Amino acid sequence: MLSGLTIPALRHYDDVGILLPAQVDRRTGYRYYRRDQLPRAQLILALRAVDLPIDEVRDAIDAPEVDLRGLLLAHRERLADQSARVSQQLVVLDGFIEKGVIVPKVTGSRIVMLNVAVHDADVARRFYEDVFGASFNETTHDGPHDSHYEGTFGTWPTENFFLLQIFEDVDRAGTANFGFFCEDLEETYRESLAAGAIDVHGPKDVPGMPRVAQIKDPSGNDIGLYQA
Amino acid sequence: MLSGLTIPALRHYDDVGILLPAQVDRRTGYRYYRRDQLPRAQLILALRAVDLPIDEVRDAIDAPEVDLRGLLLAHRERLADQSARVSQQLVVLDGFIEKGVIVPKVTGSRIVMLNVAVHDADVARRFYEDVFGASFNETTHDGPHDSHYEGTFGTWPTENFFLLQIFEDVDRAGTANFGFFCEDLEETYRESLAAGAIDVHGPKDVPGMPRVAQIKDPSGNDIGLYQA
DNA sequence: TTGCTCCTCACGTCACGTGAGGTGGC
DNA sequence: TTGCTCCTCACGTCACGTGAGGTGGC
Repeated sequence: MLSGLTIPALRHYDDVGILLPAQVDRRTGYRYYRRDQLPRAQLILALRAVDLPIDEVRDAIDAPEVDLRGLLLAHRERLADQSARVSQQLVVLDGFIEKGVIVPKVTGSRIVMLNVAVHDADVARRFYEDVFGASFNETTHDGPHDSHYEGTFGTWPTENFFLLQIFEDVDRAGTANFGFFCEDLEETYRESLAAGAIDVHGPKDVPGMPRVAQIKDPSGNDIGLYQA
Repeated sequence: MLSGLTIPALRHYDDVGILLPAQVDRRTGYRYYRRDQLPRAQLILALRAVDLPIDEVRDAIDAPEVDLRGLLLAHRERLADQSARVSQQLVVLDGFIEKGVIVPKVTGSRIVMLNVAVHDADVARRFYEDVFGASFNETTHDGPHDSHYEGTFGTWPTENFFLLQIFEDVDRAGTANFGFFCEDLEETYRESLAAGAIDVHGPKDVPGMPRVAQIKDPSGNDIGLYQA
């Protein structure tokens, strides 16, 4: 159909009563829908696409007394939990793949895109590979800059982000500054220096934050290292 | 048990044959395990904790001919896909919560922490709030810098990241450069200029990428705007 | 008359969790 | 003898997808 729903899905929605055919042929059993049922069908499709359970889809579209926003927020929380769980599993699984045994925990949250400018791509590539286990694939991209490496940490895509933070510092305006969670802060800190990082300060505890060290990469980008 | 496994799970693993009791009392049916079965039990627990299917757990621990690393990498890919899916769903659901209707698509993947240095925190705060709908809460953090705003987009935590990219550009080394997906690229571009952004180039199509515009924020940070 | 579509059951999915009803061991 | 533990089925989970077997419509 134009609705995007499959026939088994339409039958199922008939069975559970959230989308009844406008008319059913008594002889053949054929289900017929009217064009004005399309919005409802598409709404169901949209809500199911974000995995809202059918019972809640029913409430969302038929029960005028339910708190729609609250229902969606509750579902949002479930999805967020699931997302965190899967991210965790990825981290743990990566540990298995590298070694073959058990591994620790990590935290995380936020998202954007980040470009880091460096003086020498090969130096930078080696730096990020050595220190953070990033894996880069060389590409000549026709974006705003001629050539660059696209890279990931761990391995594939998807991991955890922290926060976008804005701080006031006239001298450093326009300077890239980002952070990594480390399984072993001391070790990563040492490795980073060995790989050519500029030392800012070694691991220390600050109230209300994970244990942190500060370095600059060989091109001068500020990097915070956080104990996971 | 010390294994961390529940009794129903132990029974299930007996049924499916991945962890047989060392001995079963014929009269009572009681299952007894030996201490040397613990490593195996814990391995199963660990692999199940990352959602490796039982059939593959069996292969992983009993089939010497299987490519263990390949099996785990294949599973990693499934988890990564799932993670991407759920992240997507969160973005879409956030759209529903704000409005109540259907919403577009976005892409995404990677994670870190990002600090952006600016000349004036209040100007920057207004800029990011106006243009990207970020919400900031003022904090005086005792991190490497005296005061800053911590902010999020959309709503809660968790969204989509793109990639860490390294490009070679001596002149721009050390400069922050990041991007946003926009529901309506033209509109966001216009809003950004109105909010004080420096124009680099307006929306245009480049092969192999989403439609993109380039601006600088009031402090000179490079920002790419991408059509979602 | 030959395809093609849609129909109606009914089973399968995946790994356990949860009773119901019953029984040895301290 | 009273609890407590573990046992054995067997059903429930969640939203459809997938046959098996059969039948109207062009």
